Amino acid sequence: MSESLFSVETTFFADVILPVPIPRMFTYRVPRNFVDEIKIGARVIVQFGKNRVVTAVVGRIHQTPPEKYQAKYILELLDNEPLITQQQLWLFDWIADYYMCCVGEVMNVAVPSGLKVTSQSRIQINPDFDHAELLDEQEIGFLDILKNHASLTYDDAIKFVGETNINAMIKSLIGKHAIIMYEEVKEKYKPKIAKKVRLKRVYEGTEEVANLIDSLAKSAKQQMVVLEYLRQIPMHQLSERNQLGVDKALFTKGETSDSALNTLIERGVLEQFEVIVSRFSDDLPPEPVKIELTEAQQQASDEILTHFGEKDVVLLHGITGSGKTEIYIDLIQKVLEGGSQVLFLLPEIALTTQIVVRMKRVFGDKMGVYHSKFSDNERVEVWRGVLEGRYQFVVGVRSAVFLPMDNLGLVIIDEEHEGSYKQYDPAPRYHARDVGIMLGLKQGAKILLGSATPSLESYYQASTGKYGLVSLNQRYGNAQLPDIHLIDLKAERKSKTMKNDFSGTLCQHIEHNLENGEQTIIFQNRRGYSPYLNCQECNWIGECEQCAVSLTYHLDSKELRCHYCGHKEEIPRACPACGSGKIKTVGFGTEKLEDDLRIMYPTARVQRMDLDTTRTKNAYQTILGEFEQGNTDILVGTQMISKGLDFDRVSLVGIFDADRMIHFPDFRAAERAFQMLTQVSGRAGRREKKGLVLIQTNNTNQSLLHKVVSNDYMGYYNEEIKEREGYFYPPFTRVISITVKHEEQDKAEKAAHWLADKLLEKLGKARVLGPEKGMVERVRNKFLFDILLKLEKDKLNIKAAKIFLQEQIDAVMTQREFRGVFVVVDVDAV
DNA sequence: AGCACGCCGACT
DNA sequence: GTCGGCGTGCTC
Repeated sequence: MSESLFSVETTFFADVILPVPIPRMFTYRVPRNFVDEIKIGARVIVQFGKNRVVTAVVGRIHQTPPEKYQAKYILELLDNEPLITQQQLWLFDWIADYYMCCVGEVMNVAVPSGLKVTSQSRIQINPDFDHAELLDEQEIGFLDILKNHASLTYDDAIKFVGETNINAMIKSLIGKHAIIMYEEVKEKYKPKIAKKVRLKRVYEGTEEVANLIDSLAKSAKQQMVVLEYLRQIPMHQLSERNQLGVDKALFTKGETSDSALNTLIERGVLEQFEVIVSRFSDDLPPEPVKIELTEAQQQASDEILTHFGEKDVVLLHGITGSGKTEIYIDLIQKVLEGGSQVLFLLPEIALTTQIVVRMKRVFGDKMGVYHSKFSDNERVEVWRGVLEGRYQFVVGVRSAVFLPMDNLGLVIIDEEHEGSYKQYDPAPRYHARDVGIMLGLKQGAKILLGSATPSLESYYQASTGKYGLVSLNQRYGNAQLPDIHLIDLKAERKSKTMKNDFSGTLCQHIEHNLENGEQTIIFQNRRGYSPYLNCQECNWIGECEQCAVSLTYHLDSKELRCHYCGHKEEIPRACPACGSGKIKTVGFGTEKLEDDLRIMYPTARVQRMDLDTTRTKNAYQTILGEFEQGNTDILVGTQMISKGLDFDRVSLVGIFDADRMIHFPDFRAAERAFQMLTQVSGRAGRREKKGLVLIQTNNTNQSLLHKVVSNDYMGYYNEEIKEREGYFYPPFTRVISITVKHEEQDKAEKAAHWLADKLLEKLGKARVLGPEKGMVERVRNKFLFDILLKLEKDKLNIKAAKIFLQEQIDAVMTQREFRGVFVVVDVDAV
């Protein structure tokens, strides 16, 4: 800020974004020594409240002193260059506005926590203190300890004193001015350090090395280390490459010994040094791959480019296995060559699969990967990499929309229909597809949405001509679409051919597959063993204490679990209500199917993949790896298995509980069911061989199922879009879901009614649904009431409606009688 | 969201 | 009489 040179007397203020859910910025004073360096988007450290020190981001710099209060000084400036670009700040505001939350909340999820500083209280002796007579025995003892340390953390102090509660003593000491407490602030991010060794410079010549080896003749181990070193760095390149050194770890295993290496270091033959390395090892050297598109792919690609000539967004509707990835890669290459950045979004689960490996091979270290299972440090490296221009291209999950890209040429959102692009908890409840589109539009980039089963929203936009539409109806290579059959469970029950929950038809095909060494996928979108336990005598059902839902029986972990709050309890041996031992499981989840399969086919290798078996970082890959290698015959899984995996030997897919998906009480049930069934079916028979899909149902007459069977997306779409239009649901309206919570049912209900009445008054009956009891009445001991707003996009000023809604929510919360009521707003709820 | 201040019950 | 329960209100 060079103006300061001309206006030495001017005081500058910075409005900063704090990581708190308060809907405004806070004004701090810029100390004179930062005036020249401070920039919008830089991080600063400020004191917030009495004893809190937090990282904030500068949102505005100005010269207007606040009228009503004295601004505090910024304590520290962390960046000389903005860490958050202008583009991002704009996006943060847009998200806060659109999704009705605070900018601070957006910042909180956007910025990796590794870029926030942590503060820790430290205790230090007051050097000016000379009133020892004021202290009691314990305090004198503590002060003695403190004399021997520059400072202590709270935890250290507890250890030294040997008591768990030292609050009182600390307070007393502060009161007597014997000690000082202060906040120590430090960056969380730690670069990864590699320990390396290299030959001292004097040995870099050929002759010198030869002499060195000779001189080590008596100590075989040391000689071996040097010879190993020379194997890594050939003699003739020694002088150029020696300075780069070799990983020290290389010598600690195998033939060479650590101690011999250390001796050589001590003797001054080798020297040890440290370098900062990337956490992303480039074990896959980029090989410039020329992507060969098939005729169909080439045509689709051309069409996409033509559409981009006049439209910003294009929807690529490509059936499963049509080879969308190649089209993406080709397009990405073109955009990168043009010097622009590319952002590629994928749902979480798809990111763990082959597609990333494939892209990494093509793009090498130009490509960054942003994943939620990455550690903080790893995320910081990707963030910095983007900022510094090392990554022109990022493949990532929904939160990758927050990366500091400001020169986007293309945003690709693959599997755009995926519900997991929507974040629910915590706020901001954003949809990464929509944020991605906004982000792209703002930067003048083109946006490509891809899916085999586009969301109604996107397809509607395409059908009205707002988005360009490109269809790929052919499977890649010789692959054929699978045959899909419905299995009539009613008929099978009548003819007594069911084995547990498996139809006889499905069993026959599984057996056939086992005999032929082909693989089977069993899909059941419900985890656990059974959704509840039921006493045969008194009809008792195991329920969660805190939520109004039954507890799911988990065989694996031998416990009952609540899928809403995570509560766990032991499995009762006898009925807790009547003492009867006749408790049975009702319904089935993935665990039961797995268990049944093991019993029915003892020699088959059965694996299960659901949330419970993929908790750890690599579990997902391990299970898939086993399956890919052919070490698994039958894979049982939830929707996790429906994404982006293609395996050659899967010739059969069995689908359970399709009916439950279709009849879920929610206006998106049909859409979700169609997408899920189609996606899962797509796992069958990828190359050469035609696959078979068997869908078990109690009602073979359901029109949606027939659309799945005949792979009739258009038929399904036309039917569903009529429904949506008739009942004023998206894409014809925007939906805002409002949940009112309170421990007391009565209070929650009254507050919900109060709010709904206000909304009704203003918006009219057709636009306000509810309040209704939550689908689950009580979660974590709070009663829930739902209100749904349906706001037309064309006839209504949605912005104004949102402002009105916020005002009314504030009004509810500030009312005495509704004290403690909590309201959650979810814009574009899915 | 934190965090301190503040006003009522069970303990040395 | 004190510790400490969590209700309420503020944070530049």
